[in-house]
Amino acid sequence: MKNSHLFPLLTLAKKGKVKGSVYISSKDFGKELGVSQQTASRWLKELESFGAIQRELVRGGQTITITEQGKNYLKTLFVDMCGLFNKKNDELVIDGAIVSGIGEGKYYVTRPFYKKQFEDVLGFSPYPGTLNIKLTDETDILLTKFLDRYPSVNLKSGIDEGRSFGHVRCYKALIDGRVEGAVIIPLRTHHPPNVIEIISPKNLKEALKKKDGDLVRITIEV
Amino acid sequence: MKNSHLFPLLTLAKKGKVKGSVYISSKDFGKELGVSQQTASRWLKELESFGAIQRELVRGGQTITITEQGKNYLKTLFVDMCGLFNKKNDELVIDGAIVSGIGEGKYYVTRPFYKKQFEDVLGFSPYPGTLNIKLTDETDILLTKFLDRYPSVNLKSGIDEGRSFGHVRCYKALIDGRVEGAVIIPLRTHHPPNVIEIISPKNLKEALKKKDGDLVRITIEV
DNA sequence: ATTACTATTCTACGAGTAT
DNA sequence: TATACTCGTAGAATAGTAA
Repeated sequence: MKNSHLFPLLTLAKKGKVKGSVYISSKDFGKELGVSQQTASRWLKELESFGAIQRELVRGGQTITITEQGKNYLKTLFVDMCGLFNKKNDELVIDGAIVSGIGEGKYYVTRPFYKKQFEDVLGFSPYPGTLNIKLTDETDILLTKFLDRYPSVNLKSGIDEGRSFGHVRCYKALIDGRVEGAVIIPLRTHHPPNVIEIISPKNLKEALKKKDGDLVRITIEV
Repeated sequence: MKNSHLFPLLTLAKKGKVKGSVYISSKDFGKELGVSQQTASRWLKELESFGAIQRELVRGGQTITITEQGKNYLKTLFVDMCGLFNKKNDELVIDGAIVSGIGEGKYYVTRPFYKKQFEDVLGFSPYPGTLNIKLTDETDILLTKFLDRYPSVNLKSGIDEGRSFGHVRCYKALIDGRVEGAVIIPLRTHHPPNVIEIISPKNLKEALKKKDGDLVRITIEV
């Protein structure tokens, strides 16, 4: 994906409202972008080869759909620009469903190397276990990217127990509006981008009286 | 301003957080963007000649500030992208201060050509006078650009009383959360972009018990 | 050290045209 | 009609270097 492809992709996105496909000929598309039919055709082919769009040649033109990858490219740019223009929000609300982890969180939270730091930076001793939240809404996945923009409290990296521990970013949060906790983001995350990890001084499932699949709301002060 | 200048400008904006200046050498800037020192230097010179940035050569590099024009370029793009990604908001809140108009609004609102249409599309007969609101916050000025994205009710253009009347877009609004009204945007506006015009069935200054300089909040359902 | 000029290389555009 | 190929050329990127 080259920089020169941004405007063609953006134009397609506007025409198709991100979702949905656009029917257009390379001639008309070129006219819209102020380039020749040949260049428009080449750009579309290139966008396709980069995986940003899917094309189908039909009589009179082509039907173009922006792929997930293409959307992500635009989203990344959008998040960047949001960071530039958004005034500081008071809070960030993220909704998601509880999913079961593989116990990895428990291992890390109970390592003395991290445990001590959690107590220092968050002011509480975390319950030995983490709550994994799968974000439901596309927008919420976007919001987690926003987090990068905001100041976090951080756990230092280092070596202990004969192994290395990486950086961890923490954002104090309120779970379901009532239970204290924090979103923790390991620098080398082992989660897919739509899952975030929560710790709390309490056993969150118990405190919230919730089980896997139930929805929770995470409120982060930023 | 060419498309190829977007990324350099965006990079500068990110480094300087839109406001504030950036100190960097063309060599480092080129490295950051993946181009040669010479190209980075040329781009900076070009951005300067387009009026998007101001530069000052200092020992060890240059101090770069994004101009108002440069910011506007990025804003336009941002607003475009907001239109793509924002889920439909429930309401748009705009804050501003009352400023005195020159009576022009009163003239237009009382023209039979518009008056009848106002009654048709808004469901009320406007008080003979408009309230001019000067937006205080940069973000609010941005919001008014958002309005273009949302469906409006419109007054048709036409000829009456021997003169021509232009298109007018209207957005029903609630003033200070309690008084019914509408934001009106003439297609050929006579206002600077940070001033919007409000009409209402009531005399707004009286109904709100406010005078010039007082703050009002406009809530538009979108 | 820088910035930025000049010369050269090379990429990208568009005219002509095949499919 | 479309899309998209070839290819001559314009303009952009870089190397070398001056200031």
